Amino acid sequence: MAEGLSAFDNICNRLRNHSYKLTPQRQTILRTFLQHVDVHLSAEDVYMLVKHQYPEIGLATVYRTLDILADIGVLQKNDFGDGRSRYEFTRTDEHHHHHLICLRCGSVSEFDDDLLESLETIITKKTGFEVHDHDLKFYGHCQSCQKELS
Amino acid sequence: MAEGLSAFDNICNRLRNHSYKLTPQRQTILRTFLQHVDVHLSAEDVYMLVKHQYPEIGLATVYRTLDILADIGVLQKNDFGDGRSRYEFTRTDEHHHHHLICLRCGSVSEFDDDLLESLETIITKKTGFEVHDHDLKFYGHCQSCQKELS
DNA sequence: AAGGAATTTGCAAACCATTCTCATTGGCAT
DNA sequence: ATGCCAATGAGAATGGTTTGCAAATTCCTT
Ligand SMILES: [Mn+2]
Ligand SMILES: [Mn+2]
Ligand SMILES: [Zn+2]
Ligand SMILES: [Zn+2]
Repeated sequence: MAEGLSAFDNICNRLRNHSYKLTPQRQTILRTFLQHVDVHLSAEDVYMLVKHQYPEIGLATVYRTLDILADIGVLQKNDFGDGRSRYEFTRTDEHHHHHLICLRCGSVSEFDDDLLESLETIITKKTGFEVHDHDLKFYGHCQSCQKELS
Repeated sequence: MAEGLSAFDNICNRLRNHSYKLTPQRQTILRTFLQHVDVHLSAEDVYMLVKHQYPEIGLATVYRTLDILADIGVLQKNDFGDGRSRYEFTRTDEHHHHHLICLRCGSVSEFDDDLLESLETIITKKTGFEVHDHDLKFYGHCQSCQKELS
């Protein structure tokens, strides 16, 4: 990561390095994510947010851009089981975080933990399956729902 | 689990206890799963299999039955990211198993491990989120794909 | 055994997030 | 500035899943 480069510029370079053109649509979508860390945005969410700054944008372009940004590792694509994919900015620090999904209100919170790196090694040794990545979700009730249910 | 009761009869009782009617369609679907442990069947898979024994069955009925059986805990519904839900018989014996999904050929294998029960407790203590269940998937390359890629 | 209310079924149409088609626009290397 | 080709926007298409509805069936009550 070069000095004096904003996260924005850094990712723009990354796009160029992958020979993707730097269109205003892509820049706007990128800026939107930089303004929304810690949120899990759906394509529709992004579309709405971007439309304020760029009313002519098409939903298909949003989908295409999210795809690209996930492909080059800028975004992480999640499936929380609500029928749509949700994207978040990839954390710069490297260890994984897991998601806690409330079965009642659908809220998603996070939990940091890198315990699973060792489990990956165990699996590869035991089964021969070469693990590249993992995805861990917990389902249950968030604190506020616990209160309302009691 | 009462003596002398087959797994089939046992589940039929479970359906009755939840005041679901015991239709021949549901019985046929259930028998199909009892003949296909260790497989992850999609609704379409089940539809095809059941159609041999029960040609008049409708796809919607399959979906509705899978929903019910998952609801009463007989089946486990999985999402392996291939755009359709996949169901498997809920293991009667022990704990959770995790899925190893090959990014190249899409094959799904399994890994038994109950390490995560303790992690659930840790999460509840640390965050207050009341964990009921979890879902852990590993992505990578299966052994045969590793060979073909080298 | 028969009656009847409530479920369940099969079919087709609807749903809905995502992808695709294609004519037009625009980024960027030269 | 020029030209090639990727990228865009609009709308149509896709495909797994759900839903509306009339007819059939389960199963509880007599
Ligand atoms: Mn997250
Ligand atoms: Mn399994
Ligand atoms: Zn909640
Ligand atoms: Zn494979």
